[in-house]
Amino acid sequence: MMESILDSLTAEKLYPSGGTNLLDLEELSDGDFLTNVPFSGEQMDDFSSELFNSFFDDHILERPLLADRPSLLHMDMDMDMESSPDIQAEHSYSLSEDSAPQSPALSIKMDHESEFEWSFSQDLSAILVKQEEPDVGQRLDPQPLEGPPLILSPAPPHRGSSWKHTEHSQDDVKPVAIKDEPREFGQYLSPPSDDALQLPPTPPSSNHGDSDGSLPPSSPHLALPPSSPQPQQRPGGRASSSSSSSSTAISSSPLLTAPHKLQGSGPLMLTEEEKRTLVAEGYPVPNKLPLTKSEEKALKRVRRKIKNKISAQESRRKKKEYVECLEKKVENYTSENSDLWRKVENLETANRSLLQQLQKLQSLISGKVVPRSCKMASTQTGTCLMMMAVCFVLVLGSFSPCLSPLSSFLTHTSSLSSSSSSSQSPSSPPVPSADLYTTSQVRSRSLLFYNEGAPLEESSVTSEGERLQSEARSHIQTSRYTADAQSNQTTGPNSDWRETKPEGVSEFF
DNA sequence: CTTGGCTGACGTCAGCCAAG
DNA sequence: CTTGGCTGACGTCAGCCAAG
Repeated sequence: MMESILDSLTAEKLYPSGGTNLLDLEELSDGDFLTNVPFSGEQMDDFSSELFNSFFDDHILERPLLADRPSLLHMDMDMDMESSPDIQAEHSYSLSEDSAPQSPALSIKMDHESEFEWSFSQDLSAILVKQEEPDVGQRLDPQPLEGPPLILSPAPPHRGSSWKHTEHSQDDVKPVAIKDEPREFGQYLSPPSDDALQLPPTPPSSNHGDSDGSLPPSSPHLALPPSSPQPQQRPGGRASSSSSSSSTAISSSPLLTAPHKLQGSGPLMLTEEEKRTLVAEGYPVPNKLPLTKSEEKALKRVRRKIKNKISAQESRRKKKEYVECLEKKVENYTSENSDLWRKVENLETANRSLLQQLQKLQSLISGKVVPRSCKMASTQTGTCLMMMAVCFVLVLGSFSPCLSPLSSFLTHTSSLSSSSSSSQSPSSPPVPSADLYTTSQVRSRSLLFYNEGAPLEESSVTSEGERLQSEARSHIQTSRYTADAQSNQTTGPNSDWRETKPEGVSEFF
């Protein structure tokens, strides 16, 4: 696993594709693939930084970048796009694709502040939550104190189920999870806002100087220990799934009372959760609004606890999403890495075949040199023999006048041949013609051919071979992009070289 | 069947941090 | 300064699963 991850990371570095390019690479032709690499570098930086930022930093800063790279949507980042920026800024696990669970938490905030409308518009999950909220409100019924357990029980079971759903199939299930959770969260917020469960604001109580609300005034016995276990058991609603359904129907009170409803005077309507927690902690449940100091402290403590519970749930959810997102990325990068490796292998194969062809061509070229030399040798010997014969005839002719016409003819022909080969001596006397023949003409012909041919040929072979190799490299580089068409490549370059090589060789002749 | 390990989820606490 | 959100750490519980 680690290796794959590392591979993916390396691949990412090697072929920085950026979120945008990830998918594009797949579509790119091989040529495009490599050519795009340089460009992707910048994107890569942005992307990587963005990635990390998205995970750990405020998203607000990242948004512009995201906007620039729409393709990121295809990636996990799409979540980020969807998720509300502001909220995410607060969360360390901003990745959260959908803020389904977030939405609930947000909804809580919404009660107190109208700021939160922002992100929801774009967030489907939020929409879902909103839709569900009405349900919550409907459910909201000021229930008896015993109701609280019911409240909690429903929530916990929902959570459990919802979480699991989200894990298995995020996209499809998330809504479900949202639905369940919204109930809980919606309870916190929606009710307070809509339902006037709470009474008018109450001034802070001044009676009790309870130093620490930590100690339950009324029933210290319950104290903290009991509180903690009980909550768990409620959440244990997990266990009490049965109760959850019934309880949900029965109890639908919000988890937290609106702050403003805790002020002023009059009857105090606490949420079932608050009441239940107060009882669990051993605190008395206040009914009237002017709260005593101890009551206020206890209520504060309880409320803080409840909020913390919600926050913890949210935090866990985000963390889970974050991890899932990372896993997704790892998976994507792994697949991308494998694809890249496949391409590399193809390119290497193509390169190998091209080199082989180059070697073949080189061998062919060097092979040509040998036959020529042989030819030249044979022609040279023939020429020599002919020269000897001519000399012999000339010598004989000088001694026998009857043969003079023949000798003159021979000299004439020789002069003609010499003149044809070398225009320098168009009119050369018969005798000197022999010198010409022996020295300049014949030798020049053969030697010229040989010297220019063989030596130059060899040198040309080496230099040309190097040149061709370099050309081949460049050619490979330029053509490597079409790795898939390696077969075509292998044949293509071949023909090219065959065409070019003769030209190069002909230059020397 | 029981038992024990593992895992996921939860609630709580404490601490950090930013906003007011 | 206080307040409240967020999160890591801790302990707990429930469910699953393999081993006996």
